[in-house]
Amino acid sequence: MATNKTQRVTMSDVARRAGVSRTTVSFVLNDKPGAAIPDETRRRILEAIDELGYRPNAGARALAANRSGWFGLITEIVTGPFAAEVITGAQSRAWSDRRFLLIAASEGDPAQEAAALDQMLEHRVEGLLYATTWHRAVSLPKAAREVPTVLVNCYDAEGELPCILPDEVSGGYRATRRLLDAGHTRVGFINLDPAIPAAIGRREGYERALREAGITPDPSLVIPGWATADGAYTAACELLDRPAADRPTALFCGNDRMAMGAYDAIKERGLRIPHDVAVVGFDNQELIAAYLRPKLTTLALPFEAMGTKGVDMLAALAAGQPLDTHRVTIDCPLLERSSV
Amino acid sequence: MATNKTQRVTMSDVARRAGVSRTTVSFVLNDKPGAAIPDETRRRILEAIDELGYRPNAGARALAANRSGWFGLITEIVTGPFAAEVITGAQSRAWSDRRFLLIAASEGDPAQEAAALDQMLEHRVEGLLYATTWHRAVSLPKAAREVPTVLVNCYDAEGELPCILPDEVSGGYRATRRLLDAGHTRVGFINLDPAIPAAIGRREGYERALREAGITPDPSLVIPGWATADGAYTAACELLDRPAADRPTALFCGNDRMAMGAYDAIKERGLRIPHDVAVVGFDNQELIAAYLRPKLTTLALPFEAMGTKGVDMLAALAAGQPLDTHRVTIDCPLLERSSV
DNA sequence: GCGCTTTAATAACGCGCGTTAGTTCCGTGT
DNA sequence: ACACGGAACTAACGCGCGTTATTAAAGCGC
Repeated sequence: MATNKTQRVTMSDVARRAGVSRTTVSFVLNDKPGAAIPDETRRRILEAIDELGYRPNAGARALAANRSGWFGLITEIVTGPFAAEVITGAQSRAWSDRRFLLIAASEGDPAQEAAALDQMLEHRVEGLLYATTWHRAVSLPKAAREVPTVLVNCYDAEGELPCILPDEVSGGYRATRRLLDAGHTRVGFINLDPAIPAAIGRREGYERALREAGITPDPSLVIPGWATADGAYTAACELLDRPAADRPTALFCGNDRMAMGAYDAIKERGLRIPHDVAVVGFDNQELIAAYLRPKLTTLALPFEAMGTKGVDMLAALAAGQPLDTHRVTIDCPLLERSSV
Repeated sequence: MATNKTQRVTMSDVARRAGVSRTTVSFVLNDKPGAAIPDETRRRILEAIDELGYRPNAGARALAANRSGWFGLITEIVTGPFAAEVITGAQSRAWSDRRFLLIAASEGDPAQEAAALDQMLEHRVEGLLYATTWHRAVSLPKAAREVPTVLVNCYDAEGELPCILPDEVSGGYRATRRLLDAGHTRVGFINLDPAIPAAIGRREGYERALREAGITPDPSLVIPGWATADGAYTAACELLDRPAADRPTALFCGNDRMAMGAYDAIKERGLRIPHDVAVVGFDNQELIAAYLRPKLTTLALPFEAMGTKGVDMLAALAAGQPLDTHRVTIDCPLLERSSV
């Protein structure tokens, strides 16, 4: 292929070949409303495009139209299932709209984050998606205000930016409800760090489900497992070693890794899952949930949907439309496996 | 922020503010060699840039300089640990070079793949990275020939395109060697589908290690596990049920999931890992390898390094430099855990 | 004072395209 | 015959920038 560094085909080439002006070519390419182009002319132009293998230059186009077509997506890490799902959702939604995603990872480093943001602004992104690995408050560099921004899985303390969050409350409710429906009345809850939004929301849902079922929540059944398998193991031991009449017959765990710890504690005591103790996890970490014995019933964080919705909102904002909801929550679906 | 749709700051604004011409500003921005700019002038310009909050327009820049700065990366799926690692590697290498990655997923659909490629060419990518989930032959759409292309984890049947592949042979060698070094002499090998490059290469390494140790490879110790845990379980049973004097004391498995199957077969027979039977996996699927009991010693596929190297090669190609090696192989490092 | 080189800066063109304001041509009505 | 309105097209400008050719000023030896 000697066509490497030679000049590429441009719109003028197409125009010349089709015997029309460049303007006309542009009109058919964007099928400009109000432009009357006879079929014959249109055909000739399309033919020329095909013969020459012409491809519009997206950059030049963006410059002339003052519309870059880019959205930026900043995540903390690219690796890891969470970010990947957000990317997948955002990506597919964006491409279907002929928009493109400029993806960057901050790796938790403010300097990298700032650099990424700079690059995005230089590329004139029309909107910015900012996603975190876990649900929490963030504060963005000032530069982010230059462009419509939507937060994914996080929110800003000032509450100025629109955000998309998992519905922790309904997640906690759904998990607990599932266990209640299975006949359990003493449901232990091994929670995450009680100070974080996920822990607070899920506990709220947990208690609501209990009350709805006519059960008064027993605070001593709620123990933080501090997000680790070991921590959850300890917490589970504490719950399972209560007097038999008082012992929970079901455990709702803050995440799947914690459920692993709970599994250990349960099995150690010769109890069976789900017969003696039922377990529900959170996060749906495929490689854990699907390989534990028995397979773990758990709630999925809707990362892909959050990515999709994020681009939705950005598209609206970029088009100058107002947002109907400033703070969107998305349900966490329950994935039934065999631990309940 | 009323600055939303108002005109952005341009280079001319900076020039006016600094009392110089636009050209001069451009010169200091790109610190053009050969341009003599007194410190005082430079300072005034930088000051103006700062005061106005000027950001160069990457698109316009690309148009004028005829250098888009983009590389394209096409993967099969964005989700999944493999793609994520390639992206991480490629991304960090690219950004450090002030280049950017336009990422797309084909989802295994040729139509999506073609569409992605089209978009990338319209964005005038200066190079293309094409990565697959598993090591195999591919054939790219013709359009890919319009731009320097490097294959990652795959190769084209015609052998025309440069490619980066995991060194399966040395991987197989290293795994086997590790087991031999631990004193084992009968090493079973539960291989992948024997027709694929990974299986072929690893077997070659496996046999070389044996021969080097003065052991004649016994073909009956090599059984395909067909890449599934169940298949590997069956294969392991077959190997472990041989007469004691003939039974392998070590198993090398084609991937970590297969190692899981092997674990089951071993434990079922009351044998202990690694005391009675040692196991080595492949792929280093964190969530499997790190959570099996005992933790699995395994080889990692060097996806991140492959991504990095890919951008390296593209950068060279885009700069018009010839490649020293058309076909690069990268070692698979051994991760020692507790199963040997 | 005069030519000459170096330093400091600029005017002007082009990258590939979208778009506005025209222009030309043709058919119709009177 | 003429004006007229629409259909079919085009010339020309500008998007924000890199770059080349050119100019103006300053320094220097004589």
